[in-house]
Amino acid sequence: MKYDFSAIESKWQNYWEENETFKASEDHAKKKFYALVEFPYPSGHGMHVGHIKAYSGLEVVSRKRRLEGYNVLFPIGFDAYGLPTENTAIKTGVHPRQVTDENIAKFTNQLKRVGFSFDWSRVVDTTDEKYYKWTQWIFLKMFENGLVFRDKTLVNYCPSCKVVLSNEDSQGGKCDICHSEIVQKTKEVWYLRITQYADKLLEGLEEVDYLPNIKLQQQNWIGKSTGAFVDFTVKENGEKLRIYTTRPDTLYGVTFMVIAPEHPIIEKYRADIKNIDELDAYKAECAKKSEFERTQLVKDKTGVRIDGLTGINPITGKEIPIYISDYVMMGYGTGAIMAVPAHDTRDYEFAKKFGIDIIEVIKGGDISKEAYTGDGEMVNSGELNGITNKKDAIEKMLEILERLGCGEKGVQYKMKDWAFNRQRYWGEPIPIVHCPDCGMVAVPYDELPLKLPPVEHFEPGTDGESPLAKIDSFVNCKCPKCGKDAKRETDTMPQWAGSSWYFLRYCDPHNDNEFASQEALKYWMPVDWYNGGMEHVTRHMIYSRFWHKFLYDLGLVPTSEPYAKRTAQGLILGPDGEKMSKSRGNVVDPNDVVDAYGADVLRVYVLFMGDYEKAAPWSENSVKGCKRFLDRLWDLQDILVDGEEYSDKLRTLMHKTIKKVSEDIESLKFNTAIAAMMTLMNEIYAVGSINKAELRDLLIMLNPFAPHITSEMYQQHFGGYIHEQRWVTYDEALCVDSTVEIVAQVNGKVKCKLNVPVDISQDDVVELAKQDAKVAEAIQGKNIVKEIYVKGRLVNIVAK
RNA sequence: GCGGGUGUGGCGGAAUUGGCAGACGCGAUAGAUUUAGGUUCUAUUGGCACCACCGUGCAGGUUCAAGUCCUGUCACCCGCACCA
Repeated sequence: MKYDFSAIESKWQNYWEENETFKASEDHAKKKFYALVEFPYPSGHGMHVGHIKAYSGLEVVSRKRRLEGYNVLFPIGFDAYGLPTENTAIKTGVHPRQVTDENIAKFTNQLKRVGFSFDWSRVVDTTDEKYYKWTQWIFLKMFENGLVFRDKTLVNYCPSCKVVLSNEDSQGGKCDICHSEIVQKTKEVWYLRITQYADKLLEGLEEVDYLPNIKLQQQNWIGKSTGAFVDFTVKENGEKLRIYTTRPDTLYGVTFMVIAPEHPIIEKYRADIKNIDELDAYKAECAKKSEFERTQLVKDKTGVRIDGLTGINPITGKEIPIYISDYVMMGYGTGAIMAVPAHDTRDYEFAKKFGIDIIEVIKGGDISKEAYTGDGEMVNSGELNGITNKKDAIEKMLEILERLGCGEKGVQYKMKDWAFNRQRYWGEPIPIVHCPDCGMVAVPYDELPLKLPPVEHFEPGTDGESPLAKIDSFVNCKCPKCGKDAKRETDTMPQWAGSSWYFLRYCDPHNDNEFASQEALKYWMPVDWYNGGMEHVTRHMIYSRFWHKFLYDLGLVPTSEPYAKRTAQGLILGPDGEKMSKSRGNVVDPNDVVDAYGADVLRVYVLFMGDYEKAAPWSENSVKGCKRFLDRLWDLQDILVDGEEYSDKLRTLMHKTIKKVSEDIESLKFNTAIAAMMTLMNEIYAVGSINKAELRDLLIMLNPFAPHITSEMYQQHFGGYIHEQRWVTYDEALCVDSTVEIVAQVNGKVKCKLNVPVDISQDDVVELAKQDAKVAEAIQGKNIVKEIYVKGRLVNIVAK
């Protein structure tokens, strides 16, 4: 009988749904396992197969854990705030609420058709007021604790989306959403003081089990550097001009200074600067350059000397010129640097172009040709002369600076504070009221959620203000503190907000009194294993770790880190080997695969197609191979015989396969786990029969990958439910064959293969090898220099 | 530029970490079943002048033995990017 996948798959999907088979238990006495996958953004196009791959990894682990007796929490939800939905609303006039609901329904349907074992009773939706009430609540806690502030700065502004973007959302000078050119604009925006947690975020990495490259990316993102702040004096007015450097040891080699074009000292001493027109012109030119141009055109250094301000090196007392140049950024350090052309490539280029002195202070390079950035003996450096070690030189200089009172040790981070607002409708309203007397006042906790009001038009205002600004009934309110007329903040939170704590809500998703009960958090946290895309390992993960650590400091969560372990899956590329995208037209819809081959085939294929952590192109033909595999599994019923124990012919292979599959699942090597089961099946067909004991265990091994077909076959032949069974075990001793095939080599060249008992001695096996005609021929007339025997592998006879 | 990673058949990819390179799957070839196509089954499938020899991006080296270790080099991918 042919396997009717569509009937059987829907039978089991209905069964699981009706019986809530995968609902996590609230029995906190059981050992728990919390598996987390990144919840999707429900876009209008539905899911593509990449989502399926992303969830299938921990899906397999979760199903295995349940069979191992764990109480598993494997939840799913929707990160539903965001621009695409809002843009759809603008285009079609349909309210984002409705668009979101439709998209969530579509995604839910797709997920259920694949048979994922999510706990559907815990679905969260970040746009649900019962959810965002707590997003706002956490924001207010941060506000209360001084982690929220407003500041006027240059921001990245997308003229097309009419929205301010964070640096992260505007990489390469292009808007992440619509890909238009970003322009710089001055705006007052909201910030979260994430930099206050920079060290904690860095230190926390030591206690978690993330893939090494994920840790590294987070470290680079935080970008901690240690160095020194040094005060240079401006000769003309005595002003202290503070710089940051990681190389205080090179202070004697400073021959000029450079400040960012936006540096405030220029405005302050405008009147004293003789070439102010020239500086203004340069500044205007820089402002015109996009971030992209400014960072891409690295080669050519530009700048203008400030005529009227002269620096004094605090160590040497020497007078040095000060330049403005856009290779110094206002946003990092102090916006001013000391330039040491002999030992910094950028300063070197600048000095060459402007004909500035280059003084060697570290021996080892040829500074007439290029900057020398290596180590060496200090020269021309007063007290530092003779020191050969960079670390010692820095120590010594720090000592001197402190003695002179003109500098101190300093730390800098690349990470900036988190611009935390969007001038948009479809986001969590920021629960703050602006009172003319009291300033910024928090909306009282008992008024949360501050609901997103209904609007007619979703377009942003012409100056980029949120559509909420047009709703008088929302904007006009009373100050919660003094009761006078006040105005509500009309910006909303960025999309990252809702995803910064969703893993906590899953622990207790229907709680109306707290974001989650302490009891539930204590039991479920931390997430034991978090899997998702590489693209989220910096922004999303760092933001959510920050929120979590903040809540930890308030004593509201039980662990300092939210995720004990983090892995990442590779992309699925289109059949053409290119990244899947709607514009390329190479997107594969999981529904099509389920219709044509079944959910089990889709699940097996996405895990079999290659290394789980690497990108691999979709191949329709290979899908068929997986279909064949499952059809052959079904056909095993035709050669099924009775048997309570493994048969002699399959015993070792059964044990080996169980071992392989058990281990491979834990290290995300699903492709080789499936290959091992395919090998087993090939052997079963070669043997010609399978007994019930063997079938039973094969079904259990394969169940996490292909739950529908294995549930059905289990029920038919053994009665009852496979998900109520226990994971299969193996005996290490039985994984070894009693005889093994080993290779006999002469001088490293394979001559023949021998079947020998596993525990044969070296002498015996060498003797056996020598009896072989080819081996004998190869060693004839030669001296045997060495005989090597690697147990169970090979014999190598070295003859000369 | 800096950091990380990857290079293995026609394709996706394996290789107990130094021990038979190419597991498993796709594709291909031949045959069987079929009116035909599809499905299924059987056999073969790294190259070649086929008992030999050559083969893991390229060039060297260490070793009885190298995809794996060392030195140099090239290509591609992903982060970060004038971070002082």
